Parts: sequence; C-alpha cells; structure tokens
Amino acid sequence: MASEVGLEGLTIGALAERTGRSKSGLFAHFGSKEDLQIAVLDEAVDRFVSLVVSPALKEKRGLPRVRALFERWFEWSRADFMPGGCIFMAAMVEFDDRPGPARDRLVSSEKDWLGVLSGAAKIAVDEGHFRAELDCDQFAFELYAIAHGYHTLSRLFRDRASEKRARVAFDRLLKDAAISRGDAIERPSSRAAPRAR
Amino acid sequence: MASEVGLEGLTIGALAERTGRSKSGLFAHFGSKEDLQIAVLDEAVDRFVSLVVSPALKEKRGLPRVRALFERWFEWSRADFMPGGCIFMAAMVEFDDRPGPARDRLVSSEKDWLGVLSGAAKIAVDEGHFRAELDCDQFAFELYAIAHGYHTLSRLFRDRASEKRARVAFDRLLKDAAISRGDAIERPSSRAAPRAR
DNA sequence: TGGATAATAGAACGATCGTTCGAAAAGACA
DNA sequence: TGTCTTTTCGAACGATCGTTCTATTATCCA
Repeated sequence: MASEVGLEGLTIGALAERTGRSKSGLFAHFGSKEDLQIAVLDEAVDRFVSLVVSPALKEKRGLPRVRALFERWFEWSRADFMPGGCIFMAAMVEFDDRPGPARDRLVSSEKDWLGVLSGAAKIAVDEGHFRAELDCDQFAFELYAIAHGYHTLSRLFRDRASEKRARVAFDRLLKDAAISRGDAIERPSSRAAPRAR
Repeated sequence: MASEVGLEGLTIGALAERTGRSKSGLFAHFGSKEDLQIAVLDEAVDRFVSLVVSPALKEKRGLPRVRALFERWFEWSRADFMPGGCIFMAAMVEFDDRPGPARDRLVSSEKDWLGVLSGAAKIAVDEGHFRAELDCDQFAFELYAIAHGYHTLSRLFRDRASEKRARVAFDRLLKDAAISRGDAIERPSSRAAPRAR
C-alpha cells in the first residue's frame, strides 16, 4: 500500500480495512502513524537485504557480483509486493525535506546501499576486473542514477524501452570501468591487483 | 508549496492562508483540487520552458546547446520557487500509477523534455560534435538518469558531492558521444556530417 | 482451571479535508 | 449613476484524518 500511495498517503483506516482489523485495533500495534511509517521502512530494508544484497553476496567476487546487484535491483523494483514501485523512491521524495526518524532511516539505508555498490566495485578492482584507478564511489553513483532513471521512466511510460536503455547504459558503465585492452594483455587475470589508487 | 509537500499534500486551506485569501474565495478560481494540481503543473511547464529550454535554444547548435541544457537543468532543480526540489520529480512519484489528466500532463511533458535532449544530441551529431552512429535517445536517457540521480542524492544527503559526481558522469557521457580521435582527424570540423545513422 | 498479558473492538474526540451555497464587496461598462 | 459580472467571503456540509479512551475478547502460563 505504501508503494502505491506513499508513506504519508498510507492511512490507518485504509490499512485496517485491508487487514480486516478495526482501526483502533491496528493502531494499538504502532502507537503513532510515524512509528507505522518507520516500521514499513524497516520491513522494506529487511526485504531489500534478503532479496538483493544477500543473494548478490553469494555470487563470485568482482564483476559477477556487480552484475548480480544490478540485476537483482531490477527484480526488486518490480516486486509483486510493491505494485506502486520501489518504496524507497517514493519515501525519499516525501521525506527529503521533513526531518525526523523516517528521513534518518532513509539516509542511512541509501548510504548503505551506495556503500554496497561502491564496495562491490572495489572488489572488482582488486580482482582485476576493473581498472585500478577506477573511482568506485563515482561508479556507485552512476549505477544508482541508471536505476533511478529506469525506475522513473518505466513507471511513467509503462513500456519496456527503459529497461533496454538502462542495460545499455550499464554496459557502457562496465566497459568504462573495465581493464583497458593494453592493461588486460599485460596482466590478464592477476588475482591481486597492485595497490589501488 | 507543491514542491515541498507534493501535489497531493498541497491543501486548499494552507494555500488560501499563504495567499491571504479565504478558503472558498481561492477555491472558486479552480473548481476542484484536481484542476488546481493541473494548473500548478502547467505553470511549472511554462517556467521550465522559459528557464531551461528557451535559453538553451539560444546557444550555438550542437555541443554548446547540449551543455547548456544540462547546466540550466541544474539551476532549475535549485530554483528559489521550488525549495522542495523539482516539482516534476515529486509529481511523477505521486501520479505514476494514478490515471487522470495530471498524469497525462506529466507523461507528455517528460516525453517533450526527453525529445528536447534527444533532439539536441541529434543536432550535435549533424554538427559533427558527436559521432554519427550515436543513439540519441539513449544519450537522452542517460542524461536524464544522471539528473535524477543527482537530484535524489543531493536532496537526501544535502551535500555538494552529488553535483560533482553528476558532472563527472556527464563528462563521461559526452566523451563517449564525441567523435573518436581518428574520426576527428579525418574530418576536423565539417559543418554537415554525412548522413547520420 | 485461574489469573495475568496481549490483542482487538467500538465509540467518540477535535482537526482538517474538499466542496457547496448564498450573500456581500469590488470592478467594468453603459 | 446604475446595472451586470467577477471576485471574495463566511458558514456549513459530510467525510476522513490521527488519536484516545474503555471494554471485551483471545492467548499464554503456572
């Protein structure tokens, strides 16, 4: 429901009706609407970790893991339990200028997510899949941006074109991060790359 | 106000108080909240055209115009009259799954915007600034994605880092679209490039 | 089985929502 | 000046908001 109407549009009455409980009965579980919103965000973070991050961490270090993160995020953004799209996207628009615990939750979770992306890129550097001078935080930003562009446009235009565009953009990002032809020949598959940066 | 609280959070009563008018007095000008939201969107489109698109069209064809579109969008997203950030971003999250005239407005305006970006890239190809095989719609998508990533992260983290990252990403996008070294030497500044695509 | 604990329900609160109505004030035009 | 149109207003409507009570039902555990 939050993904469809937002965390602010998520109403106690409507939620009570949908769960088959009474309004006051449901309300007693949270104590306030703000706590309900936080509970929703915490649940979303848990699901994100178990559906995107954890499976990707089981992939091989380096490029395969980076690819898995990208691919899993795609599936996340189309998850059945979020018919209104990624709930974090909606929440960030709603709370980016409303201080409070909900916003704090968002800031830390997005920071974590960018950290995961950046860390995966760093590992890909160590594995020799990406070039040593790669700015991993920059890589994370660009991957993040592609995902946001895809999400917005695919939901607005309701077509498959955005997904293809996102994949092309991602491939271009990977190509730019990859070891250049010359480097690859010099050390084709060295396990530990020499000191990054 | 709409940029801060969204088009749905934009309340007749609050707007009346802020404008110094009575609630019913202000309401009479619109007839319904939906029409108010549409009026806000139409006004935003007008401002976007006059602050971003029109000035950019006065720049020289090709790369300078593409750069101007990117730069003007930056200023747009920080405009004083939108303290809550770009209103289109907020509106798209709110209306992407609520059919109606407001959503239709958004779809057409975003399509127009992507068309402007793609068209500017196409001109840059014709001018010989970009390579002939460039996929201009893809270019537009990636530029759009960079803007969205920047907007989201700069508002969430409230720092200047995102802007720098967006500029680096944009430069990388330009570099990829540019004439390759070999091509540039073969025909350095030909006014009309031979048949694109 | 009985008594503490948790979950649920019903009714009501003041506030605010979008909207309607009828009347007063202001402005335009002859 | 007098009439017609537009703008503005105050009051009220039913609906719904988040929230607070009190009472009733389940659930658990000794």
